[in-house]
Amino acid sequence: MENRMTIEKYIQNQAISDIEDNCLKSTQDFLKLLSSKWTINILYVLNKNSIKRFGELKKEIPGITSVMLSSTLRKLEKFDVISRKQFNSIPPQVEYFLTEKGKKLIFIFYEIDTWLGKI
Amino acid sequence: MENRMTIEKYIQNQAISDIEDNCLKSTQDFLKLLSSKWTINILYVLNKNSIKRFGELKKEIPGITSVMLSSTLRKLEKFDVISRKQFNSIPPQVEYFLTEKGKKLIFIFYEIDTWLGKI
DNA sequence: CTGAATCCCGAGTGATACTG
DNA sequence: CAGTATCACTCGGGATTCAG
Repeated sequence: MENRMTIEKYIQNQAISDIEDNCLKSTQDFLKLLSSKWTINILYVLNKNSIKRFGELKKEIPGITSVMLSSTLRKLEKFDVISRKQFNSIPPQVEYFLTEKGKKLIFIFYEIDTWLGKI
Repeated sequence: MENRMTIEKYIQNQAISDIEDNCLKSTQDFLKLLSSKWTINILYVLNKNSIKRFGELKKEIPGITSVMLSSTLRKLEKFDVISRKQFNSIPPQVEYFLTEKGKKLIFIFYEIDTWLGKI
């Protein structure tokens, strides 16, 4: 068990630190990323397959463009949800996969879908 | 214990239903609402005070306009996060408060802030 | 093959004025 | 008091083109 704040304490203090602009903003940024158009699709594919190349992701997510795939992947990388492994070959090859932290994200989606009454 | 899908089953099936457009969209819409600019502030105030009038919310959330407060409150009401009680008096009086479902939302924020390493 | 650069449109957000 | 109507602006998202 980590030494983190208990839920009871969190309920009392909720957003006391969260309400400070910077801290609040990081939660919002993260939620915005999760809600952005292609994020769930990407996480779904990576959760199913563990490792995928850029082109494979593009093929398995109908409608996505290179621009959106690339930019969404970079944002997910910034939050340490996914990781990138680049092979300096020609043609170039890049592999994407969920980090350990990223795999834990599914618990959050589980809670959200439960809250929404979907499951 | 509800008769809902277990987390193990969810991990296997994750987004199998979620990936269907309508179902996916409702999760995205909800996350978008949570990530929108004033939502956390509103939930914070209502979580602290249980009942607040429109004008009180406006006073306690610096910078928010009537337009944004009103539209955010209506979206939160649609998702059954908050509830509205209107008194047909002059001048008009409207009270907002968290629903039972809304109170459970704090668990999700708790999980998210934990995931982000904030707490 | 894996993106970056550019341009464009619509949605989210905001300022102001107005009403029952 | 509790909003709505309207207009303006910014930014996310998409189409296209191009490069290492």
